[in-house]
Amino acid sequence: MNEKQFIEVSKSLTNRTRLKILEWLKEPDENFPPHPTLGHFDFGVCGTFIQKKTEMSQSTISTYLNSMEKCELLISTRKGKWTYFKRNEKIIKDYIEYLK
Amino acid sequence: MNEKQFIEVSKSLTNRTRLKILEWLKEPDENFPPHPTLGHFDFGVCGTFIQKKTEMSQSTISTYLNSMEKCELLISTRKGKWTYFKRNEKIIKDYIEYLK
DNA sequence: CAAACATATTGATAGTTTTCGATTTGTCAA
DNA sequence: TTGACAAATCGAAAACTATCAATATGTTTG
Repeated sequence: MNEKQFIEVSKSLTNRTRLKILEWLKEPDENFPPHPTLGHFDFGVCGTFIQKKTEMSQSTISTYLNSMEKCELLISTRKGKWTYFKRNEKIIKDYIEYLK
Repeated sequence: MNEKQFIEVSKSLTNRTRLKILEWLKEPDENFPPHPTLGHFDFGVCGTFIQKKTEMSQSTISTYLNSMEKCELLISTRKGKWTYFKRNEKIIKDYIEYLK
């Protein structure tokens, strides 16, 4: 991880809602209903589910999720019309290493 | 560490100059001249030294140092007319724990 | 006490982030 | 191929952050 990426990750961590999303994605099965079609969380949770839980607007959460993906805190996978998001544990580790 | 403090620490970590200050304070003797009166870095480094090294204005660095102290990333000690700043290793550990 | 130096505060401007509603684009399934 | 749903983008207003020069406040020392 370089300084630029570290700063972008730090920016993601300055907002309550984005932190909540990261927490929820740690335990998808405890925080979200089972997915109707997929039946598992191997790719994470789809954007709509996350947005519903935040009670913020669709555009705001889309912006959040995309910025978190851009700095690599999240990994996204498109499956048909849904986009799934999951935590990128590696980047969190790298961030901690850099901070140390 | 609670969410509020975590967010404030994250904010401190979103700026290149503040990151540099944290790095420099990790090895004061390698990054700053020996202090004329004190002769050691047990309380950290005085504000003027830090400001000189950044090449930013005194008021900006004063604001930075104070905000970093407020969120407890730094510990400050006033000795006469100087204020010394050092890293608060405990808060950095707590921050990492929270993030995990 | 006054001069000199360190630090904090103030007030201002420029830039960035937050957040939304509206619109657009992508994808599926009837 | 159209209707419905998911996601991304756009444009705008409000809030917040960065940064400075100028000024004020503390503190030491001659």
